Amino acid sequence: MLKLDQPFYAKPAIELAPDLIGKIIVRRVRRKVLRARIVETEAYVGAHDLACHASKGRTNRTEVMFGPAGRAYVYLIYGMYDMFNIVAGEIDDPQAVLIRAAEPLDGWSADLSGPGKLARGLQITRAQNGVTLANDRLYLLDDPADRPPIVATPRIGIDYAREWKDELLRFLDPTSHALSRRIDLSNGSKFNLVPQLDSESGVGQD
DNA sequence: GCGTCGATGGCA
DNA sequence: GCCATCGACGCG
Repeated sequence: MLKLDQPFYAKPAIELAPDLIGKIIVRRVRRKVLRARIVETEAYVGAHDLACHASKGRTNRTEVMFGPAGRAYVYLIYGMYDMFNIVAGEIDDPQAVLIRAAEPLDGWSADLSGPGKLARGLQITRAQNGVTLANDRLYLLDDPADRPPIVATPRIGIDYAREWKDELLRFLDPTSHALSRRIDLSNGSKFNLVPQLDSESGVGQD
């Protein structure tokens, strides 16, 4: 198991989001270690992306997205849910990946099948906004044996984003039972399978 | 199983 | 006034 290092995150969100499927979140809180396998993500690809918070400009809330990749961007939505994102891309190019769902590991039982539930279950709050994912309290691992199929769909809950609402920027492991929504098999809805690369760039040594 | 609705607070 | 959500409720 390799700890993901900073260069792994320093790529466009549209590449980082699928690369994060199957990766393991490690969260140490008090005496416990919580681990969970990411099964669903969304890419927010920059200031021109009308669904991206940074499309409204550089503000206190969005400041972290303008910084270096590999930091947590955590914000409050609907007055009660924290959303856990990972900053992607280059400095001054505000991109991020929302972590939407995960499967708890090690027999730990929790419902992480949605971004609000995931942050709550992993005890990730705005207190973690801006932290680098290289500290021993919160980081990610790669399991090189875990390379699931990846499907792309439109993002959830951004119907206001005009032409951006139909972009295939949500990525998921279709075999998972912990998705925020069940896969739609009916009607003619096609699966948009993301091509698998032989080797991922930026998976670094521990 | 589905659609609808309210909670709740930060933000522009 | 809106919002990258969730869970409760009413249906029939």
